[in-house]
Amino acid sequence: MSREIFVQVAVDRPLDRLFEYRCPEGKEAFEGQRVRLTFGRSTLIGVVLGSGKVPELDPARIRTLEAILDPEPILTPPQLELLRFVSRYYQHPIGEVVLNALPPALRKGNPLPEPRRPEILWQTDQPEGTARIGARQRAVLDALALVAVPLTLQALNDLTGLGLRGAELERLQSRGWIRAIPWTPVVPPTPAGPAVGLTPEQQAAITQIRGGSGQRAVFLLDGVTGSGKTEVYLEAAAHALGQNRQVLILVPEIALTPQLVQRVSRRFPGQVAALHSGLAEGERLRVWEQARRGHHRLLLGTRSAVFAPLPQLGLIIVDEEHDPAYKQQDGLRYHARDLAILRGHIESLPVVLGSATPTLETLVRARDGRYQHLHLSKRPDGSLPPPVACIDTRVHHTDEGLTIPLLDAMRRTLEQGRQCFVLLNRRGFARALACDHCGWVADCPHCDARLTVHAAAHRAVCHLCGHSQPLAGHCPECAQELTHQGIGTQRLERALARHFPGTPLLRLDRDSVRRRGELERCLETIRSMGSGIVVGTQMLAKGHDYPRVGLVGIIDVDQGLFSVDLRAAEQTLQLVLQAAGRAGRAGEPGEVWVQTGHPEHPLMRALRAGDYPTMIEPLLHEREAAGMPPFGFMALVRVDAPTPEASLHHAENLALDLRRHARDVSVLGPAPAPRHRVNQRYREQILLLSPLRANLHKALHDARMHWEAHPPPRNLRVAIDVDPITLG
DNA sequence: AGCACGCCGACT
DNA sequence: GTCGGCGTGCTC
Repeated sequence: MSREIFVQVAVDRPLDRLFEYRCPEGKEAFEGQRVRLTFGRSTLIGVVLGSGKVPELDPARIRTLEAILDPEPILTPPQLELLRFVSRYYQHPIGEVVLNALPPALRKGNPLPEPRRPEILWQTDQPEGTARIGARQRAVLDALALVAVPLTLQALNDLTGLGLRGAELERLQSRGWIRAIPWTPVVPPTPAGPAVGLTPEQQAAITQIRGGSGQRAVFLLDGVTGSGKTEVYLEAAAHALGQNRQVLILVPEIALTPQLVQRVSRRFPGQVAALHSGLAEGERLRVWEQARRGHHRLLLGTRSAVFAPLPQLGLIIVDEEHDPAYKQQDGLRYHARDLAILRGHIESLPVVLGSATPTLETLVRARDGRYQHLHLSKRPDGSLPPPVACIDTRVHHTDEGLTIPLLDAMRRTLEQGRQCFVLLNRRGFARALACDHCGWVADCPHCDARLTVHAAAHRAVCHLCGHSQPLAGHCPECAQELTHQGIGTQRLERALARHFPGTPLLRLDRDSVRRRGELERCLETIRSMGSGIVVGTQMLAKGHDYPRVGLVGIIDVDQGLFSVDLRAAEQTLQLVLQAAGRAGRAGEPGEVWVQTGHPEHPLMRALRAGDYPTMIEPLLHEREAAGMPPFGFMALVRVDAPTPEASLHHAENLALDLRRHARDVSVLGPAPAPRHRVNQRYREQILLLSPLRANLHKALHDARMHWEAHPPPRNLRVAIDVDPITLG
């Protein structure tokens, strides 16, 4: 009988350990391969994370794997190292972490797709007799002649944006104007970058980043909107690609950055793929697999792409580093920017963090010299980001959220044929449905939240749990007529339509672009519509270059000024500055107006005063005094239960545990979570702070072990959020 | 988590 | 008499 081989397997269950299995006779499974196995009474997909000659368990109790699914490991050793770290650091079961890093199709056990069939490459000589061909065909020939190397259909489409089909190229071929040549495994050459037009600062940044290739280095690329961060990304990427390395670019949301995708594809035709959750399952699998096989050289993706398999990775870029979308807000609460940095460290490669408004964490590390700080202080066109002006809403009466000075400024901007962006961070029609007579307010039956009025749908909606009910006209208590209080984007849209009849008006928020593809279409409309008004939530502050914005108005920042949340102030500054970055172009300065009832608030003074580093100085002092990040480490433990009593009781026990295990860790709470009741469940939370990451980590780990050894009732949930981004 | 076992209430 | 409620125990 041949020798038995045992392996340790991770499965997609909230059990933070590995399970031992016997390999099928005559076969061997290796680390990073998927396997199919019976687990309890069900059949699951697992990933091999270890192999031992001698089983730890009584061999009689060890089951045999049903099948080994992959012919080779699909996760590389550095990827596995990253995933093991994630499991420990974020206190999350290893199996869930590892399976989470795979595309859904592979998680379900689908086979790896076959290697791509050899593609045809197209090339042109100097064809004769093409003087009278159509513009479309001309564009194809010009593109091929310009590049002077064979291109795939996809590369040609990246380059021309024509959306060509194979048949069209075959027609050109039959006329003898282009030639088809079989696929050769040659990495397409990277076209030379723009030799001119880069500012000295851009040149310096590119040189620095290139100099870091093959080393552990983190760069903060700190530049105002329009200062040309993208060119720096592209040239840094070109260098890595030229060294035959792969490049990973992370973006907060792919749908909001269609222009970045387009520019990257044009610069590196045929080498770029996008990876994000909006892709169909099969497509996502193919992109993942082609990246793993080294076929895709540059991968552009959202948060989860930080786990993508890139065997020859040479550079990671994190665009808009400050964006909270990089932090997963449920389940495995990882921060993709932090993991990008860790991955760069593990694989010894440079990581570039780009932002006009970096987080305090990143800025402090840059100041400490842990990151190299690259500044882009000037826009290539010489324009300056517009200053921020306040409109005091105590002086100027607001009607449906709008003041006369803002309306006047908008009118002037529209007369110049430019666009106005009006930002308001509240979806829906009105903040609340209330009775002026008796004070009754429509509350969510499941949450501690007011219902938001959605006039178009004739419903009152809870933005926490999604509960929705028909819009009542009269107060259930006193039968008086109800009024809509506070402003939402829908109400603002209606008010603006009244003030500016006949002016093109568009709304952009989660309600208006719910379906797939609608956001892209909406962004395209904005860019092509000429003069007009766009009303929206912060989504509007994020999308990239809009060419004609002359004015940005922010209707109400006051929630951000008085929020207890630790990052509220920082995020308010970021929002206003990002929004301000949309306004103005060379020779046509823009305007930014912020309506506030508190123009003397320190944050509002800071906004008017000057540059971002100056603005955040007081915030840094506050954080330092409180021992909060980036000067201390933080974790949040949240307990939720069906009754407030159970929630509090178990949270108190947990806090006792944590205090018992904590050394140099302050354990605050439990306290009711800011939204105590959500979805008919009651939430308590405990905040942990420590100047030493290791101490915080140990307290969490020990308490979790204790907790798992003495499990609470099943209807109770405990979630750990390491490095939380909000306390809510 | 997911699934089975197990022990108590209202149904043909 | 049994169908089914969810408490608790386990998964190599």
